[in-house]
Amino acid sequence: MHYKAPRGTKDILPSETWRWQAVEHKFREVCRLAGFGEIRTPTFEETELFTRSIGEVTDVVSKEMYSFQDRSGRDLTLRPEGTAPVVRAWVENNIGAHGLPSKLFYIGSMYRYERPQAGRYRQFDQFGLEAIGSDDPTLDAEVIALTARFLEQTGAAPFAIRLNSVGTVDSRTLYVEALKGSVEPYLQKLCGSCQTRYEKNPLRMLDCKNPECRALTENVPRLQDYLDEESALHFQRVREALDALGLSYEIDPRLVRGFDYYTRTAFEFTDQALGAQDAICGGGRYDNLVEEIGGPATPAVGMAMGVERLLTVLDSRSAKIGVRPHPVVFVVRLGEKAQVPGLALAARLQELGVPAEMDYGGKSMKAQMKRADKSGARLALLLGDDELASGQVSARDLIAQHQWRLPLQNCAEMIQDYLSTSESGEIEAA
RNA sequence: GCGGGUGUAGCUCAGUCGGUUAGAGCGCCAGGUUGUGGCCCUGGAGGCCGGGAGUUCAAGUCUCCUCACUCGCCCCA
Repeated sequence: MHYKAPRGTKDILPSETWRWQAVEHKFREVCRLAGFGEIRTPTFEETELFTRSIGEVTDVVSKEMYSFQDRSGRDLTLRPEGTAPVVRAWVENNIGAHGLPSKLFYIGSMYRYERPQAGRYRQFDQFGLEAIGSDDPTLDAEVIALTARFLEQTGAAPFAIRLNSVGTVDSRTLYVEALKGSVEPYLQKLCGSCQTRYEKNPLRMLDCKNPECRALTENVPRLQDYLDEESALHFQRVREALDALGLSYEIDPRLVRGFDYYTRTAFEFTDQALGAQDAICGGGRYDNLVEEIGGPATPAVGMAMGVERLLTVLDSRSAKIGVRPHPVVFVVRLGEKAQVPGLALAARLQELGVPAEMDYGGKSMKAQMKRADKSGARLALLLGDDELASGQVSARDLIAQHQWRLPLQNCAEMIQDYLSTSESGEIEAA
């Protein structure tokens, strides 16, 4: 075998695409009910859109982007995340003119050059929500509640919601100074990555999993104490809204998000089934991003969910979502003369909306019946010399195990009738 | 980018101290009555033993390199 799917990518085969379709369908439905409209943006964007919005020093920008020049020398990048492109499209198309906030959702593949691992791929898929144009805390709560509802309806529950506020840029700057000052005396005792974080991204020291670092940072100043009054009040309002909705969550003062553009509300939905990559989705507010990208100062809040991770969780729950496609009727053709009439019969059934299949290559009846059985079809329609001579078709209910004859003439219509009037439950009982 | 583990049939895996034609279960195909599925029985197809180099009379087996997968670190969905 010479060619393989590139590292970190994979084929999604018919045996599982139906599950993808099912969760996509459910996500669209939940979004529709809440007034979110689908937006589809290009797979690649100008590189600068991402370097500016996500932050130059973040891992994603500094070492994970699929960047290239096109034949005209334009610097382009396969999108590593969905928010910046949506905001760009929002500004470019003046979507806000239709009234604020603009409530948008997207479904699409993202690309990051990372070491593949459980729940982490170089091409992966996200469902995302973006609500642009309001800083109303109930909007934050709605985004979180919508996400929770979607996860519940797909069967992903139970999951944990972690919540925090990272404040405004100003309050965060103050806090980072205080944090660094507090940590400085025992900087040498921290793990190697925390020493790097101290320089590059001090907030992430709070999120370190190393127990020793945890202990050392135990009594460090709390971000919440440095929140400006407005952010603190906003955070409280978000919590009150979530409480009123009956959503349980856990305040995690150490929760920090990886992209620079986040402000105030930050949240994550996690599940233990995912191992090290335990976040199903993450999100929060990004009140400065629209302006940074060149639009008017506009607050916004959003969420992004990893579809592969969601499916992993659903697997671990044995969640029942969607139905694996299978024929309802299987046409068994016996002999040369039955080939075309059998094809026509299957075609007629398909036209009527009845999933119908056949076997090919003139196999034995036994082989065809086996295939019919395995296909999950409920009915087998037998068409051979006898039937052609008498103008009749033999129908066999593979579940109820009874067989009868019906005229070939309007066979498809009668079968459709039979299927709609007899519930499968009754058949199984009979 | 850094560490550990694993690569044998479509799938899940055996394969002894290095030794002759590389195995099982499931799946697939065909048969066991001539036109009737599930259970059972018989037979068959299907392997560059991930790839490359080396050691050896001899490598699926030992060594090195490489690629992929996998678990973790970093980070993130």
